[in-house]
Amino acid sequence: MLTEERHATILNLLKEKEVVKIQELTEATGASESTIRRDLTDLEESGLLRRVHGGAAKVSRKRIEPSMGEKSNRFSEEKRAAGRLAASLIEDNDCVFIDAGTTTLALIPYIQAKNIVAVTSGFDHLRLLAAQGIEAYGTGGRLKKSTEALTGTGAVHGLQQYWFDKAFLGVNGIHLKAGYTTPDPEEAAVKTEAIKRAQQPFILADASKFQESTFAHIANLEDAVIITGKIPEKTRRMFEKVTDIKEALS
Amino acid sequence: MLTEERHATILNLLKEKEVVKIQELTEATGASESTIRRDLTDLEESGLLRRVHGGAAKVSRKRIEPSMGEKSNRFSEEKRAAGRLAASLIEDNDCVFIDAGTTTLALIPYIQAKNIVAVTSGFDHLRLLAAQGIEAYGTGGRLKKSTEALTGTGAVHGLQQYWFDKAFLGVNGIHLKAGYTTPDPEEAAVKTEAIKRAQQPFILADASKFQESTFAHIANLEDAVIITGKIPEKTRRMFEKVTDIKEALS
DNA sequence: AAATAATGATTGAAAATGATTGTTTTTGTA
DNA sequence: TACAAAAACAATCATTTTCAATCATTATTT
Repeated sequence: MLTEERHATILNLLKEKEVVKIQELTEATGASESTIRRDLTDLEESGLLRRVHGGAAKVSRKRIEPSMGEKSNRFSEEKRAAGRLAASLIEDNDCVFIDAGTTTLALIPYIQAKNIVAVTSGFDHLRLLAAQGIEAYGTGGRLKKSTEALTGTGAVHGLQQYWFDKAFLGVNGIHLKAGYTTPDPEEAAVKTEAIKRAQQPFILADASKFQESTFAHIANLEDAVIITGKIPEKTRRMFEKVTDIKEALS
Repeated sequence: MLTEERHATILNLLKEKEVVKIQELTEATGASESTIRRDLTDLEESGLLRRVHGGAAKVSRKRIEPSMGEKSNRFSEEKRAAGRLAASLIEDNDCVFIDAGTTTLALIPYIQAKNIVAVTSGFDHLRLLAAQGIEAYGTGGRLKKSTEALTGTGAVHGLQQYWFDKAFLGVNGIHLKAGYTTPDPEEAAVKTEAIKRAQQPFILADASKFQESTFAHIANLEDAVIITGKIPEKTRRMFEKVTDIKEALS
Protein backbone atom coordinates (compact mmCIF):
# COMPACT_ATOMS: atom_id res chain seq x y z
CA MET A 1 0.00 0.00 0.00
CA LEU A 2 1.30 3.39 -0.99
CA THR A 3 1.96 6.14 1.50
CA GLU A 4 -0.75 8.29 -0.04
CA GLU A 5 -3.25 5.47 0.17
CA ARG A 6 -2.49 4.91 3.83
CA HIS A 7 -2.91 8.57 4.57
CA ALA A 8 -6.27 8.55 2.81
CA THR A 9 -7.34 5.42 4.66
CA ILE A 10 -6.45 6.94 7.98
CA LEU A 11 -8.32 10.16 7.28
CA ASN A 12 -11.36 8.27 6.06
CA LEU A 13 -11.50 6.22 9.22
CA LEU A 14 -11.32 9.45 11.16
CA LYS A 15 -14.27 10.88 9.29
CA GLU A 16 -16.46 8.18 10.71
CA LYS A 17 -15.05 7.93 14.18
CA GLU A 18 -13.92 10.45 16.69
CA VAL A 19 -10.68 8.60 17.44
CA VAL A 20 -8.80 5.63 15.99
CA LYS A 21 -6.31 3.38 17.73
CA ILE A 22 -2.95 2.57 16.23
CA GLN A 23 -3.85 -1.09 16.22
CA GLU A 24 -6.95 -0.46 14.12
CA LEU A 25 -4.80 1.35 11.62
CA THR A 26 -2.18 -1.37 11.32
CA GLU A 27 -5.00 -3.83 10.67
CA ALA A 28 -6.72 -1.60 8.13
CA THR A 29 -3.56 -0.87 6.18
CA GLY A 30 -1.34 -3.87 6.76
CA ALA A 31 1.54 -1.57 7.61
CA SER A 32 3.71 -1.82 10.70
CA GLU A 33 3.24 0.18 13.83
CA SER A 34 6.31 2.28 13.04
CA THR A 35 4.94 3.28 9.68
CA ILE A 36 1.58 4.22 11.11
CA ARG A 37 3.30 6.33 13.72
CA ARG A 38 5.23 8.14 11.03
CA ASP A 39 2.02 8.67 9.08
CA LEU A 40 0.34 10.14 12.11
CA THR A 41 3.26 12.47 12.72
CA ASP A 42 3.08 13.71 9.12
CA LEU A 43 -0.67 14.14 9.15
CA GLU A 44 -0.54 16.01 12.41
CA GLU A 45 2.01 18.43 11.06
CA SER A 46 -0.30 19.05 8.13
CA GLY A 47 -3.01 19.82 10.64
CA LEU A 48 -5.27 17.02 9.38
CA LEU A 49 -5.55 15.17 12.65
CA ARG A 50 -4.40 15.35 16.22
CA ARG A 51 -2.30 12.64 17.80
CA VAL A 52 -3.37 11.27 21.13
CA HIS A 53 -1.75 8.64 23.28
CA GLY A 54 -2.71 5.38 21.66
CA GLY A 55 -3.88 6.71 18.32
CA ALA A 56 -5.25 9.80 16.63
CA ALA A 57 -8.28 12.03 16.94
CA LYS A 58 -10.25 14.34 14.70
CA VAL A 59 -9.29 17.97 14.62
CA SER A 60 -12.20 20.00 15.89
CA ARG A 61 -12.75 23.08 13.79
CA LYS A 62 -13.65 25.24 16.71
CA ARG A 63 -10.46 24.35 18.53
CA ILE A 64 -10.26 27.06 21.11
CA GLU A 65 -6.91 26.39 22.64
CA PRO A 66 -4.11 25.70 20.23
CA SER A 67 -3.26 22.80 22.52
CA MET A 68 -0.11 24.71 23.29
CA GLY A 69 -0.54 25.53 26.91
CA GLU A 70 -1.14 21.88 27.58
CA LYS A 71 1.59 19.37 27.93
CA SER A 72 0.97 18.04 24.45
CA ASN A 73 3.97 19.77 22.97
CA ARG A 74 3.63 17.98 19.73
CA PHE A 75 5.25 20.55 17.52
CA SER A 76 7.71 19.03 15.17
CA GLU A 77 11.14 18.96 16.69
CA GLU A 78 12.33 21.07 13.81
CA LYS A 79 9.90 23.86 14.55
CA ARG A 80 10.70 23.68 18.22
CA ALA A 81 14.41 23.91 17.59
CA ALA A 82 13.96 26.89 15.29
CA GLY A 83 11.58 28.46 17.78
CA ARG A 84 14.02 28.02 20.61
CA LEU A 85 16.83 29.57 18.61
CA ALA A 86 14.62 32.48 17.56
CA ALA A 87 13.46 33.10 21.11
CA SER A 88 17.06 33.20 22.31
CA LEU A 89 17.66 36.17 20.03
CA ILE A 90 15.14 38.29 21.88
CA GLU A 91 16.86 40.45 24.46
CA ASP A 92 15.58 42.33 27.47
CA ASN A 93 13.60 45.47 26.59
CA ASP A 94 13.20 44.51 22.93
CA CYS A 95 10.20 45.50 20.89
CA VAL A 96 9.40 42.59 18.59
CA PHE A 97 6.90 41.66 15.92
CA ILE A 98 5.66 38.09 15.84
CA ASP A 99 3.91 36.95 12.72
CA ALA A 100 0.87 34.66 12.59
CA GLY A 101 1.37 30.97 11.88
CA THR A 102 2.39 27.86 13.74
CA THR A 103 6.10 28.28 13.10
CA THR A 104 6.22 31.53 15.00
CA LEU A 105 3.78 30.22 17.58
CA ALA A 106 6.44 27.71 18.52
CA LEU A 107 8.85 30.40 19.58
CA ILE A 108 6.58 32.06 22.11
CA PRO A 109 6.93 29.49 24.89
CA TYR A 110 10.70 29.89 24.79
CA ILE A 111 10.84 33.62 25.27
CA GLN A 112 12.93 34.37 28.33
CA ALA A 113 13.69 38.06 27.95
CA LYS A 114 12.17 40.46 30.44
CA ASN A 115 10.26 43.66 29.88
CA ILE A 116 9.65 43.14 26.19
CA VAL A 117 6.79 44.40 24.08
CA ALA A 118 5.35 42.17 21.40
CA VAL A 119 3.07 43.03 18.51
CA THR A 120 1.45 40.18 16.62
CA SER A 121 -0.92 39.53 13.75
CA GLY A 122 -1.76 36.07 15.11
CA PHE A 123 -4.94 35.57 17.06
CA ASP A 124 -3.69 32.71 19.18
CA HIS A 125 -0.30 34.36 19.50
CA LEU A 126 -1.91 37.33 21.17
CA ARG A 127 -3.49 35.26 23.88
CA LEU A 128 -0.41 33.13 24.37
CA LEU A 129 1.81 36.17 24.76
CA ALA A 130 -0.54 37.78 27.24
CA ALA A 131 -0.79 34.51 29.14
CA GLN A 132 2.97 34.59 29.58
CA GLY A 133 2.82 38.01 31.10
CA ILE A 134 4.29 39.66 28.02
CA GLU A 135 2.91 43.05 27.05
CA ALA A 136 1.04 42.06 23.90
CA TYR A 137 -0.49 44.15 21.13
CA GLY A 138 -2.60 43.06 18.19
CA THR A 139 -2.15 44.67 14.80
CA GLY A 140 -5.85 44.92 14.12
CA GLY A 141 -7.36 44.10 10.75
CA ARG A 142 -9.58 41.45 9.28
CA LEU A 143 -9.55 38.04 10.96
CA LYS A 144 -8.83 35.54 8.25
CA LYS A 145 -10.55 32.46 9.52
CA SER A 146 -8.50 29.74 7.92
CA THR A 147 -5.16 30.85 9.31
CA GLU A 148 -6.40 32.84 12.30
CA ALA A 149 -4.35 35.78 11.17
CA LEU A 150 -5.16 39.46 11.19
CA THR A 151 -4.59 40.71 7.66
CA GLY A 152 -5.18 43.41 5.12
CA THR A 153 -4.86 47.15 5.20
CA GLY A 154 -6.20 47.24 8.73
CA ALA A 155 -3.25 45.20 9.92
CA VAL A 156 -0.73 47.14 7.82
CA HIS A 157 -2.15 50.36 9.18
CA GLY A 158 -1.90 49.00 12.69
CA LEU A 159 1.73 48.10 12.15
CA GLN A 160 2.60 51.58 11.03
CA GLN A 161 2.26 52.78 14.58
CA TYR A 162 5.27 50.76 15.65
CA TRP A 163 8.95 50.28 15.06
CA PHE A 164 10.63 46.99 15.97
CA ASP A 165 14.00 45.80 17.13
CA LYS A 166 13.29 42.39 15.70
CA ALA A 167 10.59 40.76 13.62
CA PHE A 168 9.91 37.02 13.35
CA LEU A 169 7.97 35.91 10.31
CA GLY A 170 6.75 32.71 8.78
CA VAL A 171 6.58 32.25 5.02
CA ASN A 172 5.44 29.54 2.65
CA GLY A 173 8.23 29.72 0.13
CA ILE A 174 11.92 30.59 0.13
CA HIS A 175 13.17 30.73 -3.41
CA LEU A 176 16.42 31.97 -4.91
CA LYS A 177 14.65 33.96 -7.60
CA ALA A 178 11.20 34.64 -6.10
CA GLY A 179 12.49 35.49 -2.63
CA TYR A 180 10.04 35.03 0.27
CA THR A 181 6.49 34.27 -0.79
CA THR A 182 3.10 33.31 0.70
CA PRO A 183 -0.19 32.43 -1.01
CA ASP A 184 -2.34 35.30 0.24
CA PRO A 185 -1.48 38.83 -0.94
CA GLU A 186 -3.27 40.36 2.04
CA GLU A 187 -1.00 38.47 4.39
CA ALA A 188 2.01 39.23 2.25
CA ALA A 189 1.38 42.95 2.65
CA VAL A 190 1.47 42.60 6.43
CA LYS A 191 4.70 40.64 6.33
CA THR A 192 6.32 43.11 3.96
CA GLU A 193 5.43 45.99 6.24
CA ALA A 194 6.78 44.16 9.28
CA ILE A 195 10.10 43.50 7.58
CA LYS A 196 10.34 47.17 6.63
CA ARG A 197 9.74 48.27 10.17
CA ALA A 198 12.23 45.96 11.89
CA GLN A 199 15.93 46.57 12.36
CA GLN A 200 16.54 42.83 12.29
CA PRO A 201 13.92 40.81 10.42
CA PHE A 202 14.02 37.02 10.72
CA ILE A 203 12.27 34.37 8.68
CA LEU A 204 11.40 31.14 10.47
CA ALA A 205 11.08 28.19 8.15
CA ASP A 206 11.45 24.46 8.07
CA ALA A 207 13.30 22.56 5.37
CA SER A 208 10.16 22.02 3.28
CA LYS A 209 9.92 25.72 2.48
CA PHE A 210 13.21 25.97 0.63
CA GLN A 211 13.13 26.12 -3.15
CA GLU A 212 9.37 26.59 -2.99
CA SER A 213 7.55 29.62 -4.26
CA THR A 214 3.93 30.66 -3.92
CA PHE A 215 1.82 33.49 -5.29
CA ALA A 216 2.51 36.66 -3.38
CA HIS A 217 5.94 38.23 -3.00
CA ILE A 218 6.95 39.38 0.48
CA ALA A 219 10.57 40.47 0.22
CA ASN A 220 13.90 39.52 -1.27
CA LEU A 221 16.07 36.91 0.34
CA GLU A 222 18.70 39.40 1.48
CA ASP A 223 16.10 41.46 3.35
CA ALA A 224 15.96 39.01 6.25
CA VAL A 225 17.96 36.39 8.10
CA ILE A 226 16.64 32.83 7.88
CA ILE A 227 16.18 30.74 11.01
CA THR A 228 15.61 27.08 10.33
CA GLY A 229 15.97 23.58 11.72
CA LYS A 230 18.28 21.08 10.13
CA ILE A 231 18.44 21.47 6.35
CA PRO A 232 20.37 19.54 3.71
CA GLU A 233 23.97 20.65 3.25
CA LYS A 234 23.29 21.37 -0.41
CA THR A 235 20.37 23.66 0.30
CA ARG A 236 22.38 25.47 2.88
CA ARG A 237 25.27 26.17 0.53
CA MET A 238 22.90 27.45 -2.13
CA PHE A 239 21.10 29.91 0.07
CA GLU A 240 23.85 31.19 2.31
CA LYS A 241 25.42 32.88 -0.65
CA VAL A 242 22.47 35.25 -0.67
CA THR A 243 21.57 35.71 2.99
CA ASP A 244 22.47 34.66 6.50
CA ILE A 245 21.10 31.35 7.73
CA LYS A 246 20.87 30.39 11.38
CA GLU A 247 20.54 26.64 11.59
CA ALA A 248 19.22 25.23 14.85
CA LEU A 249 20.89 22.00 15.78
CA SER A 250 18.78 19.89 18.04
CA MET B 1 -10.68 2.84 25.44
CA LEU B 2 -8.38 5.76 24.78
CA THR B 3 -7.93 8.61 27.18
CA GLU B 4 -9.52 11.01 24.73
CA GLU B 5 -12.53 8.78 24.32
CA ARG B 6 -13.04 8.58 28.06
CA HIS B 7 -12.81 12.33 28.38
CA ALA B 8 -15.41 12.73 25.65
CA THR B 9 -17.65 10.16 27.29
CA ILE B 10 -17.44 11.92 30.62
CA LEU B 11 -18.23 15.30 29.12
CA ASN B 12 -21.12 13.88 27.13
CA LEU B 13 -22.65 12.38 30.23
CA LEU B 14 -22.31 15.75 31.88
CA LYS B 15 -24.18 17.42 29.07
CA GLU B 16 -27.26 15.44 29.96
CA LYS B 17 -26.98 15.41 33.70
CA GLU B 18 -26.02 18.02 36.21
CA VAL B 19 -23.68 15.67 38.09
CA VAL B 20 -22.22 12.22 37.54
CA LYS B 21 -20.93 9.76 40.12
CA ILE B 22 -17.53 8.14 39.80
CA GLN B 23 -19.17 4.74 39.77
CA GLU B 24 -21.31 5.66 36.78
CA LEU B 25 -18.18 6.67 34.95
CA THR B 26 -16.27 3.49 35.71
CA GLU B 27 -19.22 1.52 34.39
CA ALA B 28 -19.61 3.67 31.29
CA THR B 29 -15.93 3.51 30.39
CA GLY B 30 -14.70 0.24 31.84
CA ALA B 31 -11.78 2.05 33.45
CA SER B 32 -10.72 1.83 37.06
CA GLU B 33 -11.60 4.32 39.72
CA SER B 34 -8.05 5.66 39.78
CA THR B 35 -8.15 6.40 36.08
CA ILE B 36 -11.47 8.15 36.32
CA ARG B 37 -10.15 10.26 39.16
CA ARG B 38 -7.17 11.26 37.08
CA ASP B 39 -9.48 12.10 34.18
CA LEU B 40 -11.58 14.30 36.39
CA THR B 41 -8.48 16.08 37.65
CA ASP B 42 -7.34 16.75 34.10
CA LEU B 43 -10.72 17.92 32.92
CA GLU B 44 -11.11 20.18 35.89
CA GLU B 45 -7.75 21.78 35.19
CA SER B 46 -8.94 22.42 31.67
CA GLY B 47 -12.00 24.07 33.14
CA LEU B 48 -14.39 21.63 31.47
CA LEU B 49 -16.04 20.40 34.63
CA ARG B 50 -15.96 20.89 38.35
CA ARG B 51 -15.09 18.09 40.75
CA VAL B 52 -17.39 17.44 43.62
CA HIS B 53 -17.16 14.86 46.37
CA GLY B 54 -18.27 11.62 44.79
CA GLY B 55 -18.06 12.68 41.17
CA ALA B 56 -18.14 15.68 38.89
CA ALA B 57 -20.52 18.50 38.08
CA LYS B 58 -21.22 20.76 35.15
CA VAL B 59 -19.43 24.04 34.95
CA SER B 60 -21.37 26.99 33.66
CA ARG B 61 -19.20 28.39 30.93
CA LYS B 62 -19.96 32.05 30.62
CA ARG B 63 -16.49 32.73 29.24
CA ILE B 64 -16.86 31.62 25.65
CA GLU B 65 -20.36 30.72 24.72
CA PRO B 66 -23.12 32.81 26.14
CA SER B 67 -24.89 29.49 26.66
CA MET B 68 -28.18 30.16 25.01
CA GLY B 69 -30.13 27.33 26.56
CA GLU B 70 -29.43 28.21 30.12
CA LYS B 71 -32.06 30.21 31.91
CA SER B 72 -30.94 29.94 35.48
CA ASN B 73 -29.07 33.20 35.80
CA ARG B 74 -31.20 36.28 36.14
CA PHE B 75 -28.53 38.70 35.04
CA SER B 76 -27.76 36.70 31.97
CA GLU B 77 -31.46 36.60 31.10
CA GLU B 78 -31.52 40.34 31.25
CA LYS B 79 -28.39 40.56 29.14
CA ARG B 80 -29.81 38.12 26.67
CA ALA B 81 -32.99 40.15 26.26
CA ALA B 82 -30.97 43.32 25.71
CA GLY B 83 -28.67 41.45 23.33
CA ARG B 84 -31.59 40.16 21.31
CA LEU B 85 -33.08 43.61 21.02
CA ALA B 86 -29.74 45.11 20.03
CA ALA B 87 -29.12 42.43 17.40
CA SER B 88 -32.52 43.10 15.85
CA LEU B 89 -31.39 46.66 15.16
CA ILE B 90 -28.63 45.50 12.85
CA GLU B 91 -29.77 45.58 9.24
CA ASP B 92 -28.41 43.97 6.09
CA ASN B 93 -25.19 45.55 4.81
CA ASP B 94 -24.54 47.46 8.04
CA CYS B 95 -21.06 48.25 9.28
CA VAL B 96 -21.10 47.92 13.04
CA PHE B 97 -18.76 48.28 15.97
CA ILE B 98 -19.10 45.82 18.83
CA ASP B 99 -17.40 46.69 22.06
CA ALA B 100 -15.58 44.26 24.34
CA GLY B 101 -17.39 42.89 27.39
CA THR B 102 -19.93 40.22 28.21
CA THR B 103 -22.96 42.42 27.61
CA THR B 104 -22.11 42.96 23.99
CA LEU B 105 -20.94 39.38 23.63
CA ALA B 106 -24.52 38.36 24.32
CA LEU B 107 -25.80 40.11 21.21
CA ILE B 108 -23.57 38.31 18.74
CA PRO B 109 -25.45 35.00 18.64
CA TYR B 110 -28.65 36.84 17.74
CA ILE B 111 -27.35 38.66 14.71
CA GLN B 112 -29.51 37.76 11.73
CA ALA B 113 -28.58 40.43 9.20
CA LYS B 114 -26.71 39.37 6.09
CA ASN B 115 -23.59 40.78 4.53
CA ILE B 116 -22.54 42.89 7.48
CA VAL B 117 -19.08 43.96 8.53
CA ALA B 118 -18.20 44.02 12.20
CA VAL B 119 -15.26 45.65 13.95
CA THR B 120 -14.63 44.74 17.56
CA SER B 121 -12.22 45.43 20.40
CA GLY B 122 -13.15 42.17 22.13
CA PHE B 123 -10.90 39.18 21.77
CA ASP B 124 -13.60 36.55 22.17
CA HIS B 125 -15.97 38.66 20.13
CA LEU B 126 -13.65 38.51 17.18
CA ARG B 127 -13.61 34.75 17.14
CA LEU B 128 -17.32 34.43 17.77
CA LEU B 129 -18.12 36.78 14.91
CA ALA B 130 -15.82 34.95 12.52
CA ALA B 131 -17.30 31.64 13.64
CA GLN B 132 -20.71 32.91 12.57
CA GLY B 133 -19.46 33.71 9.12
CA ILE B 134 -19.51 37.45 9.73
CA GLU B 135 -16.70 39.49 8.23
CA ALA B 136 -14.84 40.42 11.38
CA TYR B 137 -12.11 42.97 12.04
CA GLY B 138 -10.10 43.58 15.18
CA THR B 139 -9.22 47.10 16.25
CA GLY B 140 -5.67 46.25 17.19
CA GLY B 141 -4.04 47.58 20.33
CA ARG B 142 -2.88 46.22 23.62
CA LEU B 143 -4.59 43.09 24.92
CA LYS B 144 -5.74 43.88 28.42
CA LYS B 145 -5.72 40.52 30.07
CA SER B 146 -8.35 40.99 32.75
CA THR B 147 -11.14 41.97 30.39
CA GLU B 148 -9.78 40.44 27.19
CA ALA B 149 -10.19 43.75 25.45
CA LEU B 150 -7.97 45.51 22.95
CA THR B 151 -7.30 48.96 24.36
CA GLY B 152 -5.19 52.08 24.25
CA THR B 153 -3.98 54.27 21.44
CA GLY B 154 -3.42 51.24 19.22
CA ALA B 155 -7.11 50.45 19.35
CA VAL B 156 -8.16 54.09 18.91
CA HIS B 157 -5.84 54.37 15.96
CA GLY B 158 -7.27 51.18 14.50
CA LEU B 159 -10.79 52.54 14.84
CA GLN B 160 -9.92 55.68 12.95
CA GLN B 161 -9.81 53.67 9.75
CA TYR B 162 -13.52 52.97 9.94
CA TRP B 163 -16.90 54.61 10.00
CA PHE B 164 -19.91 52.79 11.42
CA ASP B 165 -23.62 52.66 10.88
CA LYS B 166 -24.11 51.45 14.41
CA ALA B 167 -21.97 50.93 17.48
CA PHE B 168 -22.84 48.73 20.47
CA LEU B 169 -21.00 49.48 23.67
CA GLY B 170 -20.92 48.27 27.23
CA VAL B 171 -20.24 50.63 30.12
CA ASN B 172 -19.88 50.35 33.87
CA GLY B 173 -21.82 53.40 34.91
CA ILE B 174 -24.73 55.44 33.59
CA HIS B 175 -25.11 58.57 35.63
CA LEU B 176 -27.19 61.69 35.13
CA LYS B 177 -24.27 63.98 35.86
CA ALA B 178 -21.21 61.87 34.99
CA GLY B 179 -22.69 60.39 31.82
CA TYR B 180 -21.29 57.04 30.67
CA THR B 181 -18.22 55.88 32.59
CA THR B 182 -15.88 52.90 32.92
CA PRO B 183 -12.98 52.28 35.30
CA ASP B 184 -10.11 52.12 32.79
CA PRO B 185 -9.22 55.35 30.90
CA GLU B 186 -7.58 53.35 28.12
CA GLU B 187 -10.79 51.52 27.49
CA ALA B 188 -12.77 54.70 27.83
CA ALA B 189 -10.77 56.27 24.99
CA VAL B 190 -11.70 53.40 22.68
CA LYS B 191 -15.37 53.67 23.56
CA THR B 192 -15.36 57.43 23.10
CA GLU B 193 -13.83 57.07 19.66
CA ALA B 194 -16.34 54.41 18.66
CA ILE B 195 -19.27 56.61 19.67
CA LYS B 196 -17.82 59.46 17.63
CA ARG B 197 -17.50 57.32 14.56
CA ALA B 198 -20.98 55.78 14.60
CA GLN B 199 -24.12 57.29 13.18
CA GLN B 200 -26.17 55.49 15.78
CA PRO B 201 -24.31 54.60 18.97
CA PHE B 202 -26.00 52.31 21.47
CA ILE B 203 -25.14 51.56 25.07
CA LEU B 204 -26.04 48.10 26.34
CA ALA B 205 -26.52 47.97 30.09
CA ASP B 206 -28.41 46.12 32.74
CA ALA B 207 -30.31 47.72 35.58
CA SER B 208 -27.35 47.60 37.97
CA LYS B 209 -25.42 50.17 35.92
CA PHE B 210 -27.90 53.01 36.35
CA GLN B 211 -27.04 55.79 38.78
CA GLU B 212 -23.53 54.39 39.06
CA SER B 213 -20.39 56.24 38.08
CA THR B 214 -16.79 55.07 37.77
CA PHE B 215 -13.48 56.79 37.06
CA ALA B 216 -13.19 57.48 33.37
CA HIS B 217 -15.67 59.50 31.33
CA ILE B 218 -16.76 58.09 27.97
CA ALA B 219 -19.50 60.37 26.69
CA ASN B 220 -22.56 62.28 27.76
CA LEU B 221 -25.89 60.55 28.12
CA GLU B 222 -27.41 62.22 25.08
CA ASP B 223 -24.60 60.96 22.83
CA ALA B 224 -26.03 57.45 22.67
CA VAL B 225 -29.25 55.46 22.94
CA ILE B 226 -29.49 53.08 25.89
CA ILE B 227 -30.56 49.47 25.39
CA THR B 228 -31.43 47.68 28.59
CA GLY B 229 -33.49 44.91 30.11
CA LYS B 230 -36.28 45.61 32.53
CA ILE B 231 -35.57 48.59 34.75
CA PRO B 232 -37.61 50.25 37.51
CA GLU B 233 -40.24 52.70 36.32
CA LYS B 234 -38.65 55.47 38.37
CA THR B 235 -35.22 55.00 36.82
CA ARG B 236 -36.75 55.00 33.41
CA ARG B 237 -38.55 58.29 33.91
CA MET B 238 -35.39 59.90 35.24
CA PHE B 239 -33.18 58.94 32.34
CA GLU B 240 -35.54 59.20 29.41
CA LYS B 241 -35.65 62.93 29.88
CA VAL B 242 -32.03 63.01 28.76
CA THR B 243 -31.74 60.26 26.17
CA ASP B 244 -33.65 57.51 24.39
CA ILE B 245 -34.06 54.22 26.19
CA LYS B 246 -34.98 50.98 24.50
CA GLU B 247 -36.25 48.58 27.13
CA ALA B 248 -36.30 44.91 26.23
CA LEU B 249 -39.30 43.12 27.66
CA SER B 250 -38.72 39.43 28.11
C1' DA C 1 25.65 2.26 -9.56
C1' DA C 2 24.82 5.72 -6.11
C1' DA C 3 21.90 8.43 -3.55
C1' DT C 4 17.53 8.97 -1.48
C1' DA C 5 13.35 7.61 0.59
C1' DA C 6 10.33 4.34 2.87
C1' DT C 7 9.72 0.54 5.80
C1' DG C 8 9.85 -2.79 9.76
C1' DA C 9 12.19 -4.43 13.87
C1' DT C 10 14.37 -3.30 18.16
C1' DT C 11 15.39 -0.60 22.05
C1' DG C 12 15.18 2.20 26.26
C1' DA C 13 12.24 6.05 27.78
C1' DA C 14 7.83 7.94 28.78
C1' DA C 15 3.05 7.69 29.70
C1' DA C 16 -1.04 5.53 31.29
C1' DT C 17 -3.14 2.37 34.20
C1' DG C 18 -4.88 -0.36 38.27
C1' DA C 19 -4.03 -1.75 42.90
C1' DT C 20 -2.78 -0.39 47.44
C1' DT C 21 -1.84 2.67 51.01
C1' DG C 22 -3.08 5.89 54.63
C1' DT C 23 -5.70 10.29 55.02
C1' DT C 24 -9.74 13.26 54.60
C1' DT C 25 -14.58 14.02 54.11
C1' DT C 26 -19.19 12.65 54.63
C1' DT C 27 -22.83 10.26 56.85
C1' DG C 28 -25.40 7.97 60.36
C1' DT C 29 -26.15 7.37 65.25
C1' DA C 30 -25.95 8.26 69.89
C1' DT D 1 -22.73 18.02 69.49
C1' DA D 2 -19.56 14.11 69.49
C1' DC D 3 -18.14 10.03 67.62
C1' DA D 4 -17.44 6.06 64.73
C1' DA D 5 -18.29 3.76 60.41
C1' DA D 6 -18.42 4.33 55.56
C1' DA D 7 -17.31 6.47 51.52
C1' DA D 8 -14.26 9.11 48.78
C1' DC D 9 -9.91 10.89 48.40
C1' DA D 10 -4.70 11.86 47.07
C1' DA D 11 -0.37 9.73 46.88
C1' DT D 12 2.49 6.10 45.64
C1' DC D 13 4.11 1.88 43.37
C1' DA D 14 4.50 -1.90 40.00
C1' DT D 15 2.86 -3.24 35.65
C1' DT D 16 1.45 -2.58 31.10
C1' DT D 17 1.07 0.08 27.07
C1' DT D 18 2.66 3.39 23.96
C1' DC D 19 6.23 6.27 22.35
C1' DA D 20 10.44 8.24 19.84
C1' DA D 21 14.89 7.11 18.27
C1' DT D 22 17.86 4.19 15.92
C1' DC D 23 19.39 0.79 12.73
C1' DA D 24 19.33 -2.51 9.00
C1' DT D 25 16.82 -3.73 5.00
C1' DT D 26 14.16 -2.91 1.08
C1' DA D 27 12.15 0.13 -2.71
C1' DT D 28 12.60 4.14 -5.50
C1' DT D 29 14.71 7.65 -7.78
C1' DT D 30 18.73 9.93 -10.06
